Amino acid sequence: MPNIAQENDFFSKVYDVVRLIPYGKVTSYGAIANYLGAKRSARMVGWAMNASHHLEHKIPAHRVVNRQGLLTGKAFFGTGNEMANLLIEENISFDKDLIKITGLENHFWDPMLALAL
DNA sequence: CCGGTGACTCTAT
DNA sequence: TATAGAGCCACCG
Repeated sequence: MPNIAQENDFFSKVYDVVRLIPYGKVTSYGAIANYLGAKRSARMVGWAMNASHHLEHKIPAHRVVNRQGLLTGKAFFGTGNEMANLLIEENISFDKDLIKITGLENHFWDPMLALAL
C-alpha cells in the first residue's frame, strides 16, 4: 500500500497520485480528481499538470490523459510526439495518429481502486 | 478581494 | 456520431 504524503495543497496531492501511476499504465484527470474527493474538478488536475512542468519534481505527466485516452496535453510536451513516444515505450498502444490510446481499458489505472480508498 | 483562466467531463441538442 | 454549453474550483495578479 503506497503512502500518500499528507500534503495540504491540492496540487501536491495530485502530484503524489501521478507519481504512483505504475509503468505501462495511465489514468485520467477525472479519476485523480475523483480520488481526491473533487470528482467535478478534473480541470484542477490538468492545471496542476501544467504547473508541474515548472517544477523540479519529476512528474510522469505523460501517463495522465483525458477520459477518452486522448493526449490533450501532448502540445505541452513541446515538439513532436514526445508524449506519445514515452507511452509507446511503456507498451501503450496508440492509434495511427499517435494522439489517442487504443484499448484504454487495458492500460487504465484507477487510483480509486489501486489505492483502495 | 475579485475575476480570468484552464492538460476536464457530463448533458443536451 | 458530432458539437455546444455549463459546471467545476484552485491559483495568480
